[in-house]
Amino acid sequence: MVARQARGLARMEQILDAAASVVAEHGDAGLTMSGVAREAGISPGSLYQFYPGKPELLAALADRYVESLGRGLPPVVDTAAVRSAPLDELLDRTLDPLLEFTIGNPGFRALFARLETESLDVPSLATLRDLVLQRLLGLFAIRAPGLADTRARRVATVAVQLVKGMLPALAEAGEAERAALIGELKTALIRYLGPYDEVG
Amino acid sequence: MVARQARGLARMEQILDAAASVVAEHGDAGLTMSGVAREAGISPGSLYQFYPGKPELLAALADRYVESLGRGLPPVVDTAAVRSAPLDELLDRTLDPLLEFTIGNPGFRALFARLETESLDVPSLATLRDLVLQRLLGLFAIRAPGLADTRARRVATVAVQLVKGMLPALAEAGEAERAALIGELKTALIRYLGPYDEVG
Amino acid sequence: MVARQARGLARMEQILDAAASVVAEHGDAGLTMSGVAREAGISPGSLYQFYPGKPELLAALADRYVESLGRGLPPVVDTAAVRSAPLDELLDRTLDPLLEFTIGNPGFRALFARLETESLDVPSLATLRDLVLQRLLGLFAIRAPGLADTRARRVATVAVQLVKGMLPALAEAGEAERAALIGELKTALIRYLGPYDEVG
Amino acid sequence: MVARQARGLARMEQILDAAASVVAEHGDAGLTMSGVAREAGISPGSLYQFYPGKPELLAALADRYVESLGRGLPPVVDTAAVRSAPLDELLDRTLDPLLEFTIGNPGFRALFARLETESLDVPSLATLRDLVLQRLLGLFAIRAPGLADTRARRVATVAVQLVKGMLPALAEAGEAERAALIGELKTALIRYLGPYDEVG
DNA sequence: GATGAATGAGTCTTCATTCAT
DNA sequence: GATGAATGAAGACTCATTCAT
Repeated sequence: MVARQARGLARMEQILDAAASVVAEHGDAGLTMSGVAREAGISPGSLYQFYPGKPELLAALADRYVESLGRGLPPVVDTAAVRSAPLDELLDRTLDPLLEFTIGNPGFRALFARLETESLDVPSLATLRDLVLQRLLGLFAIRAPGLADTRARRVATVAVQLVKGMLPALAEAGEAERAALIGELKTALIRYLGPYDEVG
Repeated sequence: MVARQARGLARMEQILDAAASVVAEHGDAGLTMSGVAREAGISPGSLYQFYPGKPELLAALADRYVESLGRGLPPVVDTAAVRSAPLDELLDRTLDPLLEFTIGNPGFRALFARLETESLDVPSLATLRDLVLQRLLGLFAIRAPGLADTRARRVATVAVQLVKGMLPALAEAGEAERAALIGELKTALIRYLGPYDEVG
Repeated sequence: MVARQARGLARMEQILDAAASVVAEHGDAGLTMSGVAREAGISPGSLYQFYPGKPELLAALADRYVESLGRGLPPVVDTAAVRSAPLDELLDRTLDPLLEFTIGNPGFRALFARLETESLDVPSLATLRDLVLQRLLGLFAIRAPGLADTRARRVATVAVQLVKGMLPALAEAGEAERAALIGELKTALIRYLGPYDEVG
Repeated sequence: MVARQARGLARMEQILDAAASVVAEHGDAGLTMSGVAREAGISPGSLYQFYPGKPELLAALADRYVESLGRGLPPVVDTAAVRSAPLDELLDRTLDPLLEFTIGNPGFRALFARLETESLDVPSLATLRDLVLQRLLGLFAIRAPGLADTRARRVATVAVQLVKGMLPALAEAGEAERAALIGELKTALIRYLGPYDEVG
């Protein structure tokens, strides 16, 4: 019974892998249940024994991405490091894993890009954005305590959207150009956020 | 026969209106020929007397948006104003019509947001992005002649993506919050671009 | 009024020309009313002022072909020539115009080929086959009076089908091969019909 | 799972049966996927689980006809029988199964008749014609070695087209008339081919 | 549990025909 | 008479979902 459940869970992961690879290759519009089944090496009917429908499958995929990304982003704790590190270092620590993850996961990108658009209603993705926002707000609370809450939220929004906006361009760019673009992005962030930072 | 043609042209506009509203509501993936026909109050067959297919209809819609937006964005000419205006004024003149248009045209937003994603191949939209980029480069050439070309292009990309990234949030926000967000966006842009500006 | 009618008739011819060229180019399955209208330089609506529907247009086209071919095939009259000419000469006189017409009129071929198939119900084409059959029977009556009627009809059928069967191959073949094939066809006919011929 | 596959194969046969009957009744142009589905008593969608599209269905139907016919036509081998049989016997052995098959399979006739016409691109049918041609050439090589190759090909073409041309008439005719027509056809063939035959 | 066949609604597109102007 | 827009019924094909085995 445990073995059975374990096997079931393994199958679910395998299905999500298949879904991810389909989304990565054909975009989220090209994701079909049969396509996923084929890629997963199972029959369409079997798919429905693990996920009750397409939206749920998509949501599960998104959930996994978010969780996986979440493991890479350590929570903000008020350590000495966070309190006193130079802004650019702090930025590196925050941004780099996020960019790496996004660039390495085209399926995630496709899903995430859809987020602000249309009918893709996947809670965890929206959650993700809010989560990143919360982290930023946490940082602000430490580094820019003078920033009022409503304003801090707007600042965080601008910062998040700037990063989000750059993701496709970063993904498309070649190795070298990507590094340069990331540099430029960080410049933008530092220039923008620096004046709010009461530490530097 | 002038009446004929006039009626035909009116129909084409009416169809584009319908398409715009469908795209606004269901996103570009939710655009179906029958949906547009229904929205326009005509039969599916009639659609094809004006647009030979779905891609062409989409392209026509995008073209209209781009053209309409283009009328609001005066070309960059090396006037005294451009040469010596304070950066924030220059920014207002450049940004405000664009934001206004985007916020007022949800269909455009839906299309434009999908731009960097796969599966939406509408030349005029890409053209639009390049056009905005070119404008920016034009401004840089005047205001920041010291900026090397490749670098200028990256800076412009970051600026464009920042604005583009903010569009959905702006559209969603209420009147007051939107104004505040726009203010914050401009702050970000000025802080980012200011150091490149050799005039201010 | 006469002028009006004359103009109407001219239009009808022009429409048939258009239909013929469409059939010749796109096959009879590719014949559409709008296609004919476009080729004829008129509007679809106008087409229906001359022909009440597609079947009627097709029938009219077939009629014209048959009539035109009929003018090239002189009736069988019991002249000395018919009575005493060598069989091969007689054959040449009968066959050559027919082959020439068919090869020169791809539209006719397309229509005629459809004859024995499916739902193309055009009386005049069936008539044509019967007409050729009648001619042959007429010749038989003169040259092979000993041939019983029922049998003569079968012989004529075989001869007609042989010719009909060869038409596509002849049309496809190049100049030289075509001549050779026609020679071979005539050989077959002469060998087949010769024994029935009481003149040679 | 053998049962599975067996059922699938049975379905495929059943679908081809339906297609055959549709083609027989409405001609190859009248073959529609929904028509076949209706005739087969299944839904349109099911069709596509067995045949990926209309051309493939048509091709499969033709393939089945050709294969089925091929089983009836023994290959030409240089046996004593082939070498020394009287021409009319040889003809009977070659022609009879072919005629029988064609007369009994109206669908095949409809497809085969359209062969020389445009718009029907089914390899196996063309193959069939070539195959029959090859058989004839094989016979000629044995019975009429003096016939030059190019000429032999023309002779075979004429013979094939004669038979092909007679098929519709044979199918339409009643029992008795058909026998008579077949007799007449054989007469024609013997008279035509006899002089080339160096055995008789 | 797994399989793959079955379904049916929905998509794009075409085309004969009609109708307002 | 002419025009071209309008119509609506097909037709090919796809896909999420269900079901018998």
